[in-house]
Amino acid sequence: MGMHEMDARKERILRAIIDDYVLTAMPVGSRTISRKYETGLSSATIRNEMSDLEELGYLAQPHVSAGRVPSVKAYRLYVDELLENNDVPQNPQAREYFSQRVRQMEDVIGSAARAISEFTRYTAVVMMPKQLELRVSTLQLVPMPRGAALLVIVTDTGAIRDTVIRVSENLDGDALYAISRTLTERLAGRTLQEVQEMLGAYSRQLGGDGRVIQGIADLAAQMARQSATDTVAVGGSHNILNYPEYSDVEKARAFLSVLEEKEKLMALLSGPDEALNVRIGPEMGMPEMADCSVVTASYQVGRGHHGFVGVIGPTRMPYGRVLSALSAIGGALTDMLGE
Amino acid sequence: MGMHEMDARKERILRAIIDDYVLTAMPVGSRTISRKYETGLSSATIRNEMSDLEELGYLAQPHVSAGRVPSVKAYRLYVDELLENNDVPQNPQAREYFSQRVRQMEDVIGSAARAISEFTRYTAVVMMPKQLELRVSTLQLVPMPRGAALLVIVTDTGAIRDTVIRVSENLDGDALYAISRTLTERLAGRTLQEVQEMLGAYSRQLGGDGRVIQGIADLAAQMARQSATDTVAVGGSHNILNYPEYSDVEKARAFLSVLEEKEKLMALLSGPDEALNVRIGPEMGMPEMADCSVVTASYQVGRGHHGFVGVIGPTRMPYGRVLSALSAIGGALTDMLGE
DNA sequence: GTTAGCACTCGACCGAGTTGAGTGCTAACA
DNA sequence: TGTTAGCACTCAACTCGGTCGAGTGCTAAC
Repeated sequence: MGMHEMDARKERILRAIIDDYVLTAMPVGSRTISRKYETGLSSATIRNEMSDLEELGYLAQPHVSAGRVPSVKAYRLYVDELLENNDVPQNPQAREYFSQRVRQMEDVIGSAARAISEFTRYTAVVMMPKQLELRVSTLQLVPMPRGAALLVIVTDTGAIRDTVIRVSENLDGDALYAISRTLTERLAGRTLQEVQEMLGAYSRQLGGDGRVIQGIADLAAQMARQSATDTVAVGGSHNILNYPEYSDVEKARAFLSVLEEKEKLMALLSGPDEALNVRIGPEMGMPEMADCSVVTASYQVGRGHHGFVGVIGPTRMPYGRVLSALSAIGGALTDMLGE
Repeated sequence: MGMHEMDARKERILRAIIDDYVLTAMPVGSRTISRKYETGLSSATIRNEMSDLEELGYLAQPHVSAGRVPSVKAYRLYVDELLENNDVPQNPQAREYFSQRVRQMEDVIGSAARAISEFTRYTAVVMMPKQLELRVSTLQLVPMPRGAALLVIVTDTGAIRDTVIRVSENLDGDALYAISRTLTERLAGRTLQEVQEMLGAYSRQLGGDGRVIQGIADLAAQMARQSATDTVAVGGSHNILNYPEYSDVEKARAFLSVLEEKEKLMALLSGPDEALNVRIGPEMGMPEMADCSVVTASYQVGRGHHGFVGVIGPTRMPYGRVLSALSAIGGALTDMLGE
């Protein structure tokens, strides 16, 4: 048979090598394949095939007398097959696990990241796309003990933000509600930026209680700022220590410091709006991440905007399982946040 | 001079050794002390003194031809002096940094942990004591787009918890407020447990909209559960990787896994209600933490209950700075949460 | 086309030798 | 009596040569 193209047997062997490497993180030798995986072939035959596979660029040898290690091209083949055949299995477990742990909007990305990392045991990253023109839907003051009130702003997209502010002790629940109504009437439908601008005017109408106005202005400003920039959340960053490729502390630290740079993180996550996407090692063009892979799923958040949710781990990764988990979670997020 | 008791010079030398070791994490030799610190003494003299200090139990040698390393007893002396002389400096910076990043109650402990770890570059732990008998103060529904509402529960202690629930599309803001009023009227002053129990009765009165009741019950249950157990939050756990004593990945992982066991964490933090407290290595009686220190500050949360906020790092730690940061933050927490 | 056999390669491991930082001790000095 | 210079000694860290074994490539037989 031709030795310069893939046949079924080569593919079977390659898959076995990938599986074994994913499991053990050690270069895989021909003997291992011939024994542990029921190929019915001797190690010598495997050796020949492996040699071919190496020539084809699917395998690499760390050094001449070591076993073989899958190359980026090999992972790519493997993953593409998963994706093309729609082989990514459903994962109701992941979805269930996730749904129980997540709340609304911005909080969502934090808890999503945590949930995913706990579930997959990898590092998880979730991105929320920026939303310009977020409009206020409701503005409400909830009474709290001792002259405090909780100011809650809800936007038309369902984003919630709150903060505790001081108010006059003699404002009771009804008074606060009256203020809330007035505020909502005048401010609903405005963008956060507009709200900020308008507050000067109200300040006079409502009399001395400038603290409320100030609180709203601050909160609106904060929301506007946050929603106008893409935000990311990271979960389970130290899961990376579970993988022997990072038993070198220096590598681990390099990895962790990338996670702290929002911009790089964004770059890792964003990409074409495909439901699922896998970037393997050097494909990312980021030297510190050369032996990592990033698996992402996109989710829809109203008006055609989309965010990404992803997992970062060693190139050696059980892509099937990770893809299915992310696919489930992407779906859940779309349900929760989509229009 | 006596060689079996501390004199001023010995103390000066010991302090220099501790300082140097805190800085470099390397055993300190006599030459280093005589050169880097202006003692006006030759290395030989320092050597004699060090020998005495070793006999007194303040220093140890990892092996015979290495320099000296401060013992637990040395750190203890150092720290006790700091504490007794009230030498812990004010730290308005820490307080400022902190105040800007923290919100209310339960959220507080998470963001507090994060803020402290960012500020000190160590791992931070914050504990919130359990509060039985938390009473409802306000219960409010804030309208959200598309048949949703934000249910907010505020307790008498100022704890806030919210969740998004579904409601009939035809309930507007006023209707929701009316419901909120009724609910608050009937439930205010009750404990969370009572609220749970009473909800069956209300379910009938309010007609078909069982989802609201269910939402309240769920949230009250969750709050009750959370507030009835001590809770802890950890921040900056991976800061530990910045310190060479943990460049062994196994040690690092052991450390990190302790952080994930709430019970052990509690044990580390809790202790006598002193404003400031330092436990050094073996003093904690936890082998995995043998070469860590824990510095804690307590804070008051209404009715004489107190919580703890702390930092975990290598025994080699700039105790002065850490103590002052924690002292400031403990004060801030007391201000925020105290009666 | 498959397999057994064999020579070869090279990292991992082990032990011996070397280096250098740092000590303890002793004897001289102020 | 306290301080210092000098010197012998110790021991971790490093280097170097040798051995071991996993794994390969090639060849020849099936």
